[in-house]
Amino acid sequence: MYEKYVKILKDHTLKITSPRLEILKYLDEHHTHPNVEEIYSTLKKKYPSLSRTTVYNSLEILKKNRIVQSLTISGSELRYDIDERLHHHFICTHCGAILDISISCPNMDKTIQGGHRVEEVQGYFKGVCKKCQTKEKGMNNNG
Amino acid sequence: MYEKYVKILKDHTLKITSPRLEILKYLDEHHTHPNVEEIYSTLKKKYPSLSRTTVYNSLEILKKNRIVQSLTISGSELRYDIDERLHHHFICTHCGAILDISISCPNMDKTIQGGHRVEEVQGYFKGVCKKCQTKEKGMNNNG
DNA sequence: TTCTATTTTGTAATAATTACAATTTAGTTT
DNA sequence: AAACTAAATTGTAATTATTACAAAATAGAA
Repeated sequence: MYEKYVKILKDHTLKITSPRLEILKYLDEHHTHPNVEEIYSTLKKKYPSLSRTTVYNSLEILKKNRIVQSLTISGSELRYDIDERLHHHFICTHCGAILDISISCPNMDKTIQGGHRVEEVQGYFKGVCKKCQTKEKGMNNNG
Repeated sequence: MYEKYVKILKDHTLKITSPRLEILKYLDEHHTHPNVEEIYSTLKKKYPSLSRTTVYNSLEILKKNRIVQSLTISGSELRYDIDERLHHHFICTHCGAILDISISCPNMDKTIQGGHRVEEVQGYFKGVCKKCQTKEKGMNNNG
């Protein structure tokens, strides 16, 4: 059940610990780009000794090893994602949902720009998602 | 001296106030993508009655009017910029500097993606800037 | 089984931002 | 020019996300 995550940690010569396995599993099963609080409060139920600081620490070490990535898209908190093939993100300013945007962009290949060494590329799109637009329409029709 | 900023505010039917004029002038003269604290502490010297909350409020209203834009690139604080023609940003993980990146990208035109209404596009590049790379080399040579 | 560096844990601190109520003021009306 | 009012400014007090730190626990090596 956790073999997949054990392997990921082993491949990066990281120690196999419960918090790390649980966090990896959570991110792998929930591609909603959760924040620390969501990860913490969900896992805390199954694993009561879990500490919030451990979630912060674990995510940090997973990030350093490029296993997960953090998104600064919301502006108030970091959101986390299993680091898959390069893709961009859309955040809905109405409901807060963060959605994957799979478009190609010539700049996504981390090309060096003006002598700067680019190690990470993030494309953020902000607006109103399809669902929330539908809700808006409904509200107008009723009013 | 402030005519330019008075005009900007008038064009958006915003009240002409000292904090707004000072903040606009500061952003226009410092394209370093400052955070609230930098804007506040600098302006506080010339304008001692200025409140930090006012800086937050003013930036918020300037942002709503699309006069300035906020960047979530740093992950710990918002950085502000006079909203010029669309461009991207690079942040140096060594020195923290945020630099403009003027590259074209087919996705920058706020095209609707999968039915979502896109109102804002931000391209963030993270890595080590040219200057810091030079410093790194110097340090290795000396060590 | 022992050992040790690493990790986890909990609490306390820090930093950015927001809430809110009182005071002031820009711009309008008289 | 004086009065008026909605909006803006101000200061303080919360709130929220994150980091610092030290003690206890533990993974993996010896």
